[in-house]
Amino acid sequence: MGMNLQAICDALDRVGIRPTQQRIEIMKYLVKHRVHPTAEMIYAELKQTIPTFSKTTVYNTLKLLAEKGVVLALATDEDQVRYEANLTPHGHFKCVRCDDLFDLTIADMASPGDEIEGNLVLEYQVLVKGVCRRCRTAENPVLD
Amino acid sequence: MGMNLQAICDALDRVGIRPTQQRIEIMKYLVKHRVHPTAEMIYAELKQTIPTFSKTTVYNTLKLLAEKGVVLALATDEDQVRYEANLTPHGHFKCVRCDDLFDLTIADMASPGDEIEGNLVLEYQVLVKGVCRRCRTAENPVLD
DNA sequence: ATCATTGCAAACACTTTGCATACGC
DNA sequence: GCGTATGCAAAGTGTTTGCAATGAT
Repeated sequence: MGMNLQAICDALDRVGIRPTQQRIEIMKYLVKHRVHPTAEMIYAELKQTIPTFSKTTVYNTLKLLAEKGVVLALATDEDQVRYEANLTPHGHFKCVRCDDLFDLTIADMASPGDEIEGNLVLEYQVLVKGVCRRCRTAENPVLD
Repeated sequence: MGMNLQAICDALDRVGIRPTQQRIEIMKYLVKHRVHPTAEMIYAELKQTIPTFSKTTVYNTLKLLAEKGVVLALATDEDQVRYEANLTPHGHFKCVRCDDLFDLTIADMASPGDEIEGNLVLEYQVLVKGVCRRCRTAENPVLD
């Protein structure tokens, strides 16, 4: 959870990714912003602080981090890929009305290393689509 | 499961979609081929029988069917969307080695209409990524 | 000096859209 | 005949790739 700079560098080192400034910035962003950002969102933000930051680097880095298992690429029904650094098992709820995507506690999720029907589990993702609490109760006339 | 022509037309009628020839062909394909095909796969196949079949129609029709809930658009980590006509609750396993995507029986899946933490469920998808039984046991030297 | 990383621009792949033709009630 | 469905070509969007410049050890 509270991943500091040292923890980030350690996580990268562990999988053989050199902790360059760009990579660290991307990791810091993911740890700080728990909204499951897209590559574009990360790029837009980081570009502000470091003007030379390129879209390519964001895409390539996220791909690399996901391959090495340092971050998770979420399977959603959207066209853009969403990423998160929170590796503890949990599900996601996607509101079809306000488009918000947030974490969900799901019971009995399989973990990496588990077996299901003889198949080896590496990743277990739960995506629930529906109408979120806020949109339901408020009828939320502002959104849509 | 065993959805015949009549059942397909009924399903379309129920949500106000006119059962045209193209739409029926796409539905028939989905009912018959349980491999969670992509739009391109469906197009490639149907183009053979009906040469005038267009990619646009396949894309538009699948989108329409998914919106009306007649078929399911699967949330995967792939760039292509996969579709299925099997609406009974189940999960999916995606083998990272052979890329096969197959059904999985998952216990305790929420159903449309259920509530989770106050949120209304419309769709509940489980995607398990890992190494499938076949690839594990055989070490499968052919694939990769 | 060497090898990895970065970043620009161009390429790519999947999907959507604009619009004209053809079809069904 | 009129509204909808179809299909072609073009546009759009998210992501990847080729390649030169830069940076680190």
